[in-house]
Amino acid sequence: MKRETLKGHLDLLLLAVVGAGAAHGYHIARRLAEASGGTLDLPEGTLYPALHRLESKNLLSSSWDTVGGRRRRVYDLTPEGKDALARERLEWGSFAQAVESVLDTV
Amino acid sequence: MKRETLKGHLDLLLLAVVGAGAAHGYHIARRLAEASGGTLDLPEGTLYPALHRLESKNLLSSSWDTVGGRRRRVYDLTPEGKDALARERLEWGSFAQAVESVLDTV
DNA sequence: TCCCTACTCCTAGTCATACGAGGTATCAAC
DNA sequence: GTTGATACCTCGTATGACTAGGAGTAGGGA
Repeated sequence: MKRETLKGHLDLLLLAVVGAGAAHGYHIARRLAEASGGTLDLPEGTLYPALHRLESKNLLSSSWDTVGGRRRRVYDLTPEGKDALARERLEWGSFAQAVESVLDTV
Repeated sequence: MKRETLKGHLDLLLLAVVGAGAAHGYHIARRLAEASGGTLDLPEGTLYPALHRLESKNLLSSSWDTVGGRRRRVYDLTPEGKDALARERLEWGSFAQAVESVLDTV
């Protein structure tokens, strides 16, 4: 996939995954890869800064957890995050439809 | 629309519009706005640099035209542009489907 | 014992590119 | 003579995905 393809759509994906249930970073990445049939395989340098950004925007909240000696940061949606997810879904819908229309029409 | 939404997908749209018939910049923008029901309304600071970029990558070719005293630069697809368009269509398809899968699955 | 794989997190710097703001010029219509 | 549509351009900025590095835990195989 091209370098810029994901830009502007990553937040939607992360919010959607976390919206389906609290999860830690590594787990989010695997859920995403799985749900997309391997197409969406995020490098860590993409994943973690994005999660931090969403937390600093108050769309996600996090807490540390330790399982089997390993530390994890578990993320969950805030109420604002839920709203943002709904908005982003709508935006994606209209964008995707606009692109499809162009591809069909022209 | 968010500032970054279009990133990585603009080339596809421009190639698709020109692929349907040679056109000059202003006309491309209007075809795009029309075909997308107004969703895709490119500012000129987006449109023209993108067209120049595509030409410098040899995906578009251009020639000057004068109609009613006004100069226009008319763009057409090169053979490489046709190939790129086909590739970009496929990429869009798999990306869009991956996103939809994530939104549906999770 | 050592190593490799899987797990789990982090950050500094780079690069590509959409966009805002500003500029130029023609023509028709009011 | 001013406005609005047509038609093009470029410079600078901001954003954000990614590369490349680093850190540590745990388990299994050689």
